[in-house]
Amino acid sequence: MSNYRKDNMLRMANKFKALSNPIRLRLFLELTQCCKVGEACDVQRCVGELASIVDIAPSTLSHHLKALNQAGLVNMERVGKNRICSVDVKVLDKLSDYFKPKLMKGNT
Amino acid sequence: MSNYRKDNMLRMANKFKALSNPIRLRLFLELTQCCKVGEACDVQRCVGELASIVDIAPSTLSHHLKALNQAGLVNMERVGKNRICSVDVKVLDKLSDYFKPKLMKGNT
DNA sequence: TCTATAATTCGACATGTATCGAAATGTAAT
DNA sequence: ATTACATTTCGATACATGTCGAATTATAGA
Repeated sequence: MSNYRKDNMLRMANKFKALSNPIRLRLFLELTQCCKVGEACDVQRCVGELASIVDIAPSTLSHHLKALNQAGLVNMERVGKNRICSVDVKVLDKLSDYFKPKLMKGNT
Repeated sequence: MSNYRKDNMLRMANKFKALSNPIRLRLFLELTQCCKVGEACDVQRCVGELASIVDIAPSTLSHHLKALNQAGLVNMERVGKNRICSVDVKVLDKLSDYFKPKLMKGNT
């Protein structure tokens, strides 16, 4: 297994780790299940809005969002007093494509 | 969030947890990156064969395969002295589809 | 500048996970 | 039945994760 593929595998394992916690997955879905046909996702939620959909302490929420951010799944940007979270459509594409059958070298 | 969707979310979180460990992800990929164009995956590897691609104790490997199996990602079947592992193509489809943009109720 | 609001970091604790070697189980061949 | 082989279960240990409340940082408004 090449170093490139191994590195990519480790990055993907990290993304799956971020999505393996029910609360983090719930947050991620909140930020993605939003699209209209033919349009890109553009859901934006500040941390406080996300807090209202999961029943945990603010500090715990903060940890989870940081984990999602560090895994490269969720973007965060300060706007005034708030921090706005969003998910890039490319992230969804990359995850989806990862599970499409891969071709072995030499196959037609 | 409906109970059905919540249950499904928890099942998916479990699958991602199984894939979040580099060794388990490596094993899963070994069982899936096999397809030829237009054909279903039909890779089968016994535990001993899988052992040769990851550098861990047999007992640890056994734990990891059990985790993949219990998450519904890998099938295991005894054949003689061996246990044969394989991945159903439907599993890949389900994972892939999970990240395709979802439509909100009422969207066209 | 002081206060209120939004969110994060810190410190502590309980629980969960990965790992190993040793012992046990299941199967096939002698 | 005994032995060899393939794999799993058990028991122990080290490390990672999820959680909270308290303290801290950052920003906006009075």
